[in-house]
Amino acid sequence: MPVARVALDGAVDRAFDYEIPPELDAAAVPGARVLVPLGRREEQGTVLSRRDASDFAGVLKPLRAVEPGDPAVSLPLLRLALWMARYYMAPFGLCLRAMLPPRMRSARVGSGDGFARERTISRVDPGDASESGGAGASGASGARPEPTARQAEILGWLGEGESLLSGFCRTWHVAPETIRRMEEAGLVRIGTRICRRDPLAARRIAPSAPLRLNDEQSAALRAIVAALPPDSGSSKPILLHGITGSGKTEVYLQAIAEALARDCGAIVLVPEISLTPQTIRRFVSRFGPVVAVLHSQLGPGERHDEWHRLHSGEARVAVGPRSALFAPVRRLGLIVVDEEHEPSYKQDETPRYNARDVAVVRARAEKCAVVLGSATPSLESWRNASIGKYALVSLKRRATSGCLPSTTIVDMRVEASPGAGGVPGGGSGLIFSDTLVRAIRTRLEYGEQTMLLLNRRGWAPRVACPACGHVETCENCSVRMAYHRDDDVLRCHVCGAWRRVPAVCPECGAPEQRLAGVGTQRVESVARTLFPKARIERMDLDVTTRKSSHEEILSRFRAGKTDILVGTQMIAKGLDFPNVTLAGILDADASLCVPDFRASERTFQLVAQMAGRAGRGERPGDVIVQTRSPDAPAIVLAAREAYAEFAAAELVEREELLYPPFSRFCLVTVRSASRDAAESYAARFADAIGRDRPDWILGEPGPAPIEKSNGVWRFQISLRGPDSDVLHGRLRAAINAIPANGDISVACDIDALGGG
DNA sequence: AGCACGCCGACT
DNA sequence: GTCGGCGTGCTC
Repeated sequence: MPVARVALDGAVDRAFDYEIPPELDAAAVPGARVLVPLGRREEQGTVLSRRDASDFAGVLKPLRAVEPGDPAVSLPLLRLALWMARYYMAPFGLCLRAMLPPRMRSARVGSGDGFARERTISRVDPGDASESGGAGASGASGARPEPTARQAEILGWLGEGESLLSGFCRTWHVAPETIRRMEEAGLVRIGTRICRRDPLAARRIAPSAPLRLNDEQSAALRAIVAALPPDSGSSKPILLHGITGSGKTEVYLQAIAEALARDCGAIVLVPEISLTPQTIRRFVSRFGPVVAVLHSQLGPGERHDEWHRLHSGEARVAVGPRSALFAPVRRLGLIVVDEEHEPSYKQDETPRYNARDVAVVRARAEKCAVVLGSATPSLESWRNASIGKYALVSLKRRATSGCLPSTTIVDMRVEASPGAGGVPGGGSGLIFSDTLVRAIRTRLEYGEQTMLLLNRRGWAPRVACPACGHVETCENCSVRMAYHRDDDVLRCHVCGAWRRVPAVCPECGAPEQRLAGVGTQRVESVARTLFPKARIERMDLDVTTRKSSHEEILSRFRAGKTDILVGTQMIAKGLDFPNVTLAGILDADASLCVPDFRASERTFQLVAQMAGRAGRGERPGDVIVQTRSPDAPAIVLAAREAYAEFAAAELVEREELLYPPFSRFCLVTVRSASRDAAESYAARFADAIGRDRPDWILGEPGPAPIEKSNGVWRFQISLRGPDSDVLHGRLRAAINAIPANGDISVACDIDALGGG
C-alpha cells in the first residue's frame, strides 16, 4: 500500500510515515492537509511526499482523513517551508503555518470550508416539471396547486434568476415563513450561494490610468519586464534604488500590468506601517478586483475569502505585509518588495524569517522576477548588487518636482549654549532650536505644513528623584517607565503596565519627582505654546490605538486642517503630502547612540526618509536635523541624500569588523524566569559553541538590551562568521550538547537585525 | 508539543 | 504502604 510522509503541525520536528487507505488515495497528494493518529491522540499535518514503502521498522498506522479539494499548499511553497525550517532553524510545522489558508491554521481537517453563504430564492419555471429529481421539495410530486393571489403577487416580484432571500423579504415585506410555504408547494426554489466578504466593499475607488514615465522609469520598467516569465530563466533579483519621490510605485504598477498581460500573478510586499488606505487605493484603483489585500486588520472571514480568491485564480495580485509573501498566487510572475530595507520584514517570533530574503528564494523556486525597491537599500542588498548577485537599476531624479529638499544640520551643543535663544525642554537640553522655530514660523506664515519626528512616546521618558537619583522602573521589565501626561500615569513601553507617579521618592522620601527627557506629548505641548495659533496634531501609538484615528489624523493633515504634525516613526514612512515643505528631526542621536552595528545605517535611513517627506509638491522643501553629533557620516551624508557614498564608507567598517554583509550574524537568546539560570545557561552555551576558529567571532554572553521583559530574564550571545552552513552546524551542535531544560528556552535568530 | 514511563519524598 | 514530583524518551 502507498505511504504518505507527513509533517505534523506541532513542534515535533520530524516527518512520520502513514499508510494511505484506498479511499483516500486520490486526495492524499503532497500539500494536502491530513488528520493522523499519533500515539493515543490525533494530530493534524501536511503531506510532504508519497512513496511506495517506508523505512520505518514498526507497523504503519493509516491516515485518518484528508481535506478534500485542491491541496492547500502548492509544491513550491511546500519546498519553501522546508527551506525556511532548515535555514532559520525553526520547526517545520511553524514554517508551514505561514503558508496555510488562515482558517486551516486553527480549524480541524474536514470541518467545512469556511465560506460564508447566503440563501437565495428563484422562481420555479412552470414548464419545469422534473423538479430536479423530485427530492428537493417534499410533497410536490403530483399536481402543483394553483398559487394563491398573494403567492402570485410574490412570484410577480421575483425577477429572472436568483435573488438574495433576505433582501427580497426586506424589500417587499414578505415573511420568510410565506416563502418557505411556497417552496413546499414547489413554486419557488431556495438555494445557497457563497458570498464574498469584501474588505473594501464600503469604499468606492475610482479607476486610475497609467502615468507617463520619464526615461529613468522607463528603463527600470524595461529591466523588470525583461525578467518576467517566460524570459526569467536565469535572471537575477533586481535592486531598484530610487531616491524618495522618484516614482518607484508607478514602475511597480506598470510591471504588474505587464505580468497580468502575460497571464501571470504578482505579490507586492509593503512594510506594515505603510499599508495605509492610500497605498491600498493605489493598487486597487489600477487593477480593481484582481487585487487581494491581506492586511492585518482584516477579520477572519475577509482574510479567508481573500486567500481563496487568490488560490482559485480569481484574484491575481496580492498586496500585504511580510506574510503576504506566502500568498497562493497562481502562476507567479513577479514579487515586489517595497522599502526592502525595512526591519518589519523580519518576523520577531519563530520562524524568524526575513520576507525580503525569502522572497528571493521563492522567486528562484517559482522562476519569476523579484524586485527589491528602496531609497536607502539595506547594505546587504547594496553589496549583492555591487558584486553582481543582483542587478542594479537606479532612479536618480524626482518624478514630479525637480528639486531635492535642502537640509540643515543644527548642532544642538552650540544651540544649547546660553544666549543661543532656543527653547529649553526642562532640564534635558533643547527641544526646539532657534533655527527650527524660525523655519516653522515661516511655514505658518505661508500656509505650508510641517512634520516633526521624535521617536519617543509619552511626555517624559523617565522620572527621576532630584535628591537621590532614583529612577522609576517597571516591575516586570528592566526599563524605565515613561510619564504620560494625557492620563497622568507612568507607563512601561515594553509590557504596557502602568501606575501612578509616587507622591514622594520611594527611596529617600524627597517630595518632588523630576520629569526628565522629552517625548512626543511634550513636543506637542511646547509647540502649542510656541505657536499658539497653529493647528497641531500628534500621531503616535497612544493616539492611534484608540479607534481608527490613524486614518482620521492623516486625512485631516492631507486636507490641510493641520499645520504641524508631531509623531514617531509612523509619520516617517511613505506618506506623501504635497503641502509639507518642512520636516524636522528633533533628536537624530536617538537612533545613532544605540549599541547596534546597524545604528549608523538606521540613522541614515531615518534622515533620508524624513527628507523624502518634505517638498513632494511644487514648492521646495526643507529638512532640519537636530543633533549633538553633526559630523556623523550617517547624518551628513543623509542630508545630501548621498547614499552611495554612505554605503561605501559604512561597508569598509563592516568589513573590518566582520559584520554583515561580510558575515552571517546570529543572535542566540536564552530566556528564563530566573536571572541566574539564564546567565549560567548562556555561559555554558557559549562554551559549547566554542571559540576555536579564528574566522568566527563569538560575542561574550551578556544581558539582552532589555534584560528583563514581562518578568522573563534574557541573556544573549552573538555569533558571526563567513558561512551559513557552518553557523547552523555549530548552533545545532551546541543545542544538542546542552539541551534546554526546565523553564529555560533558547532561540536562535538567524540574520538577526538587532544587537551586536 | 503531549503523554507515557519511572524512580524517590510526605501523607492516610 | 500509596500519591505525586517532573526528568527522559517516544510518537509512524
